[in-house]
Amino acid sequence: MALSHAILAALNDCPCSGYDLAKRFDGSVGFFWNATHQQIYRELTKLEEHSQIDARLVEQEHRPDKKIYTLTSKGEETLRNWIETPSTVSPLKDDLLVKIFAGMIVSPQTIVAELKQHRIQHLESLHTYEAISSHYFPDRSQLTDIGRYQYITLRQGIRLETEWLAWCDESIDLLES
Amino acid sequence: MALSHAILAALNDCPCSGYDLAKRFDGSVGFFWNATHQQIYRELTKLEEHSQIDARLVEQEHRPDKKIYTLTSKGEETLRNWIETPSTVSPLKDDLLVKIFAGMIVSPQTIVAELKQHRIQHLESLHTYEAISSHYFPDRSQLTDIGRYQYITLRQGIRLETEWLAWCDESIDLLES
DNA sequence: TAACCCATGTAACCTGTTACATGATTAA
DNA sequence: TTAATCATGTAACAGGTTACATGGGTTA
Repeated sequence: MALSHAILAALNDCPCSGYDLAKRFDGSVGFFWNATHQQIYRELTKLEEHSQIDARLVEQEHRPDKKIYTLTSKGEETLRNWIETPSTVSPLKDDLLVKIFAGMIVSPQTIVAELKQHRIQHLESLHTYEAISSHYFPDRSQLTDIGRYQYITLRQGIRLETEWLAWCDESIDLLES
Repeated sequence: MALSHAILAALNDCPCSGYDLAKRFDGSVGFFWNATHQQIYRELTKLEEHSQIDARLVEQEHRPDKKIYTLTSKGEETLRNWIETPSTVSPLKDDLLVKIFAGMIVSPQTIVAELKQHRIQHLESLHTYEAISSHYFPDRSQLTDIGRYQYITLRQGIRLETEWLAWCDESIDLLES
């Protein structure tokens, strides 16, 4: 039930529509969880059936009506229970590492080219996270009680991207030498 | 088709049985991909049907017979094609980051306790990878052409675990202050 | 004698992906 | 006028999880 928890967490942070959720899962929240709009709509229907969330229809001019979802107290309780249940470290699933594990069956240039492409992607993500960080958390010593939590997740975004970048560089060097 | 590629990559490294694969996906190869034995057996059946792998029945004394799977040339070709097709960075999916994102609805001690547990898990993984590294790659300057690839993936295992550890420490400090 | 390891499998279910579908509004 | 954005959905399929099942061998 992990997608449902991620949706509850996102709606707890800020009530929104399925469409908005899909965008958020493609941006900031998407750093640690992702889902397509189809998954999201299916899950929202289920969560509403189980009274974990409430929908409020918002009529709009010049664009389609939308349903804004909010956590019910039952939904918040579910989220709290899940957070309080200890979990093990989430497993990694990474295509690039699988490719490199079998990298000897292609040319070294193929792997180096792929590493260079990934390097660019990580650099872009890093810039995004750093921009968010300096915009929302310009002063680390002034964090609010609530802000601390988002700051911690953002920090790991920055840390991991920095880490992947350094590893790309190190690996490119090793394969080019 | 990502599980099938991970299986082809593992069998390319070393032919083995479904049971062995399950253990490997729970150990070294499991650092970058994981799968249950049920998934693996299902996928092996499919891969054999599509002539990507060959099975050789090995009779054993005092224990059940086993089927050792090896890549066919078609399977190697599939693996090579997949590696040569550029891919985007694999998305992260992490329960702990979702929990912390909504961390303000539980007590700070709950989150700190969870971080401390995860810290222990990352430390254990780090020790495992470092032991593998000093056993198989004691001298970085003496890497073989083939060894380089496994070394690169192992390096990222060590790097990422070190990173998660540092983040756990930083986050615990921030929440306890 | 109980629990665990070796080795393989079936069945049911849940989660995730891809393609298709609608229809108005807005920006290039 | 073409493409993109807003907003929601169905259908089919692939991938992943959990429970159940078998049966001999080994270790505590």
